[in-house]
Amino acid sequence: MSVDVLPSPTAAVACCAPLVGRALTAEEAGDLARVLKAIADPARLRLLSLVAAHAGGEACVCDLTEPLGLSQPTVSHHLKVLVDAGLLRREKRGVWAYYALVPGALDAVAAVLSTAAAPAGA
Amino acid sequence: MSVDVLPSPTAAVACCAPLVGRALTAEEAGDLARVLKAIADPARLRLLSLVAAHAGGEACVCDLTEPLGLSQPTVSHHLKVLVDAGLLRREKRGVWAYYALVPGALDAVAAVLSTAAAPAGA
DNA sequence: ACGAGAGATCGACGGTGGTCAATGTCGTCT
DNA sequence: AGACGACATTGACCACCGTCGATCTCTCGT
Repeated sequence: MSVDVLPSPTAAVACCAPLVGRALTAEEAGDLARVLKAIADPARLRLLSLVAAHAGGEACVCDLTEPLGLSQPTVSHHLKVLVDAGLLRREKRGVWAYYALVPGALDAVAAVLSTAAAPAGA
Repeated sequence: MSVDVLPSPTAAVACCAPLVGRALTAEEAGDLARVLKAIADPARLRLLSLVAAHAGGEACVCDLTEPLGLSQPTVSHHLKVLVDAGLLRREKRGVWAYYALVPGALDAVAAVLSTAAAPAGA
């Protein structure tokens, strides 16, 4: 019922919580789980992959509906989830809405899951 | 010995599917999503963290129930999910069941999500 | 101004998942 | 042998999620 506004993207939290090495607090686990739930879906994984593989690193909804085999509202819904999770960026140009990966967002999640120390490249 | 490393189905798939760089097939996305769903839960994330942080790298159910604040059946359920996903290993010694991280399992997932080329992988 | 098309939102429906209480199973101790 | 304790399993309940059709909003072209 309430408008779920997330002032700070969840990806920001994910960047500083090593899964192994120390016990996660309930809050840390909740934040990380929120991002993981966003990508723990076949359709959304394929969306991320399709967007990344598309020419220019961005794609509009019309480019994504057909290869996924899902309806346009469903695709829009999944894209919204990914945007809310801080993994995709939405840019509207004219009639079309272009989606692109947020640089470093996926790597941040990967760094949390990695048991080895993440390289200082972040 | 007890090194009967059964071919963890999901983890094996996860090690060879770069999310970015090319479009995922529906099957690849499904397999990857299955592993991600296993860890996309606050309780299970904390379980992984608790097990990893525990002395000896392993912990029994009795060690995990209290810090999580969940009932024993619920903890057992979550542990089973993690074992089925190939992320945890279960070893029963006497009355107690000890759980430990499967080496490299989390790193494999991290490697798939990472946009950069994974070291020593693929 | 009007129509057409892209995309977001809404409402509804079925499936899935997390949780617990109760119970079952197995090993241990007396 | 019997009792007890650790853990797994079952069944049920409730919330959430993925999906679609229908509809709305907005922009562009005519």
